[in-house]
Amino acid sequence: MTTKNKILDAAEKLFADKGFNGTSLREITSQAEVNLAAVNYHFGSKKELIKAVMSRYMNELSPRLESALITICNEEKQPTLVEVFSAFVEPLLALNQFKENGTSNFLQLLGRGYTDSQGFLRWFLTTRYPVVIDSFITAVHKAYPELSTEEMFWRLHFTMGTIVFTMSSSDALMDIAKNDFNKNIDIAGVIKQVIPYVAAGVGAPIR
Amino acid sequence: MTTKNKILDAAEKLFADKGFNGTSLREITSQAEVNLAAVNYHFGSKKELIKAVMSRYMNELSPRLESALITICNEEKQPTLVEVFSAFVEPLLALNQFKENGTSNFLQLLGRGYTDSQGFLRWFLTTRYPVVIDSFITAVHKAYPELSTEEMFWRLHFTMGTIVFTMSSSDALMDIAKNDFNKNIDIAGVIKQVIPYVAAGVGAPIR
DNA sequence: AGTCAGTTTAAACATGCGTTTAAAATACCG
DNA sequence: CGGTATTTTAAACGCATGTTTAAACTGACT
Repeated sequence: MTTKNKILDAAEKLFADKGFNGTSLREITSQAEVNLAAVNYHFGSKKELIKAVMSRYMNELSPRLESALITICNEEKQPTLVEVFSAFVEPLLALNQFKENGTSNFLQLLGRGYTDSQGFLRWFLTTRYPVVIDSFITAVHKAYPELSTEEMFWRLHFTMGTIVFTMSSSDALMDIAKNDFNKNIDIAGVIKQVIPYVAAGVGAPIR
Repeated sequence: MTTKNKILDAAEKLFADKGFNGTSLREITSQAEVNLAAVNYHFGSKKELIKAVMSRYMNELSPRLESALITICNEEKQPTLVEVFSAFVEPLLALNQFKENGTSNFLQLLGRGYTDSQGFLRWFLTTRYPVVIDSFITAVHKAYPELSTEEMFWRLHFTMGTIVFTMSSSDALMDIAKNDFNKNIDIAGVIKQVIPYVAAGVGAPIR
């Protein structure tokens, strides 16, 4: 286990739990049991560390997601919106084999990135992984061609909000669900719950 | 204009823009043109200031919202989900008469409160204004009785996410919409866009 | 005019932050 | 083994934060 990876692992969990702004380098390095200065030595700055944490996941996720979406785009038949959103499931859950609690951690990080840090992570992701976004939009358009570009813009952002918010507070939600309904739901369960919701939202009738 | 109100006004705008953690007391007091120590003198602490900012809006909003929802609950006919969510529109837009940009500011604050500050604001709101939440749940149940308590729980949280995320980044979204579609959309426009989305999401078929 | 509670003020305080430094330790290689 | 490059370390730096202090000011009421 290298120092660099110890830092990445500790940072990932703390960032997911408490946000980027809410986590100090001192927390990270003491959890990782490395020296404080190691972060700046290995990554240069806290901002670069954040990028490194996100990149580790994106590089794992984006090829799978990309090919799943492109497959849908190239098929003959018109997909349903549920099918489009279901394309995310396998690539997302594959992160659990890549790393323990990978799916949950990644989605929480994504949520943090959109609300912490004044949108710099949004810029980072959209400029670094544009193909994923484009093929997703194409797939949605194929499933619901009547949706205008503008309405699609809004509905996809609503969807982003649904996912991101749900995931950044998924720990709290799963706790409540356990107390109130005596059901142990995991991240895969949450994902399966949310797909019909966002598919119906995006597919809502126009006007 | 009292010192207390000058602080509340400045804090409200800054909190909405940059989050609670992202705004310092020095920014607030210099924008409000009062002394730094005035915050602690009048409010006790930053945390109490946050509560005061939120309470000013909630006390304006909650009676209207409560009565609108209770009206729906007491009507003979079964409401549609769109009608239930539309009950929020008038009370929310009324905040614009209460204060310039009131609707937008309040919704952004709400968004911040759910992601900043480790959920203490969520606790504050749910314990201080339980009637609003209860009557909302009752109204949704009346509109879609087949939805189990558990599924309702998840879908309402998804909805919360949609609203909260959209609103906390609504400035950025409205900017993009202006650039890409040459359309000047305001907060009322966003609200009207989101209602069909969340209504369809909550109303999605079960299983 | 004098008193006194309420308010405002400048200054300081303690703490925590990200980052930098320079020396010590370790690893690598001819 | 010797020397060079890499990595780790403790300490400090400069800065920003929320909060506290104690003195100065304000405006009513007797």
